[in-house]
Amino acid sequence: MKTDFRDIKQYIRRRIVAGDWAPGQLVPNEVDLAARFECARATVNRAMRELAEEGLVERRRKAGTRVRSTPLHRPRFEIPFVRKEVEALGSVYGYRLIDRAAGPAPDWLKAQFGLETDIRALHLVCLHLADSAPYQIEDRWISLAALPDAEDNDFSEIGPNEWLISVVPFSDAEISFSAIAADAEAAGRLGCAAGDALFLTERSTWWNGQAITYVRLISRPGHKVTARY
Amino acid sequence: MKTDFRDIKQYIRRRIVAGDWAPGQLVPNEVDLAARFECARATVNRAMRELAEEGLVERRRKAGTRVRSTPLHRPRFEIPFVRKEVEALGSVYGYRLIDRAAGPAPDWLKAQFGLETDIRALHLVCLHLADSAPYQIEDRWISLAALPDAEDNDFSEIGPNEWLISVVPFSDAEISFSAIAADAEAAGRLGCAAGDALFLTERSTWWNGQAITYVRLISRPGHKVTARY
DNA sequence: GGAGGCGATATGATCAGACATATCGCCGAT
DNA sequence: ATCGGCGATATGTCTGATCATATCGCCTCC
Repeated sequence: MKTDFRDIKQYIRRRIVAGDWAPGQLVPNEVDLAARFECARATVNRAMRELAEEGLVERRRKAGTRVRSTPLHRPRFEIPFVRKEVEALGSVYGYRLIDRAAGPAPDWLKAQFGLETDIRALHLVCLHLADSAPYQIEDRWISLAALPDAEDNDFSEIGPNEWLISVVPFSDAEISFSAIAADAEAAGRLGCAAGDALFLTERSTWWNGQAITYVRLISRPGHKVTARY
Repeated sequence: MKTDFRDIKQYIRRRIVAGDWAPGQLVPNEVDLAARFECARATVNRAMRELAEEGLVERRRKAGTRVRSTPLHRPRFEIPFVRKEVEALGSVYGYRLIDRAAGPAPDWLKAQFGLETDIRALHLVCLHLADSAPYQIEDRWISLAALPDAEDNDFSEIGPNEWLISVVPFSDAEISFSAIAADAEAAGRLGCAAGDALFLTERSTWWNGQAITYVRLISRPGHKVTARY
């Protein structure tokens, strides 16, 4: 049995969570730990690097490695696309296009995209269903400057999110969560009362520095996103 | 100039986002890439491992490395504690204890903690202020079975979150976000109208498998959490 | 006593080689 | 034709050594 870098991680983690090594305190250096575990420094380095990545310790050249004084909490949320999400609930997924219109992008959208110039955009409103009941409203704007092909697609069968993933699978994005009150329109589409508290996910997406799409996802009442860490 | 594992990452990332290597397709193996970059396989390995960690590629022994067919989106949210959050807004942080009561844990809390046995718990309700205006309600339950010391603290000056961080800095947690309507009580405390949509953060925390605390953080209207990826 | 320079030191990264291990796909037996 | 076993192969990890680099803290000079 060789020493595994995981053993070292676990050892260090245990000493930290047990309080043997207090927050702010220096952790033994790599050479000492390597000697203690009778392994190569590279192995200790891997262990420490991952612990730093996880936010448990903080490393600085020459200064050494120390236990974070205030632990970092950076939960990672898995964001599946709607169809997967619905299917994971054991429900049958359904999709309906509500509205589709191409035209000049409104000013707020240009601002959202960080643009000065006038561009055309495709505006789509769709409804995602779980077992025929409304699950989520997708209110999306696609830049026709960046993706002219979008205009050829009528989006009556497949949702714009799945189409986009097939066209630009990898991109940069900014995502945010908030709570909004249902307006009359959203309430009608989701089958809830106006004023109900709804969970809103907003996402702006770029590809090679160019704005691609902005979407507002309004989930049915009671929606919750969860992460463990 | 030596080859940097970052160069290799960037090269692979570029080929993928440019579409040269399509989703589902096999990426050249480590030995070939090492030869191509005239570097050690360990360097390529580091690059590929990190790309896998980032969700861009998927690796399996013998099967090789392939571009993820559906890209993984796992945004990481930074969750600072309230005081830092308020100060980051440039506001003056304030704290007020509203209610404090110790007693047997209610059934729903035992269920939340995954417990069968009866335990005592400390229930705290506090208000966090930004420039003297309500910012967030903290409704917290602390297991007195796990943290008997909590009962000695009156929490009139410092919030339970900061106290907890000083006592159990490192722990496992489950966090979730949702939207709720303000009830009369919350509306009164936050100075908004009953029925307003509010952003709710819930967190359950464990230490060494033992339930420590459960908290509901109800933020003032308009609250938003954001991440980039 | 304050500023600035410099050496010691801990981490950052790479290398070439080795062995471990999961598993894909072929081939032979049924 | 189908199943099971087995070898080839790509990744997983460790080693021990070397060079690079940020930076802490002391020492000197004014």
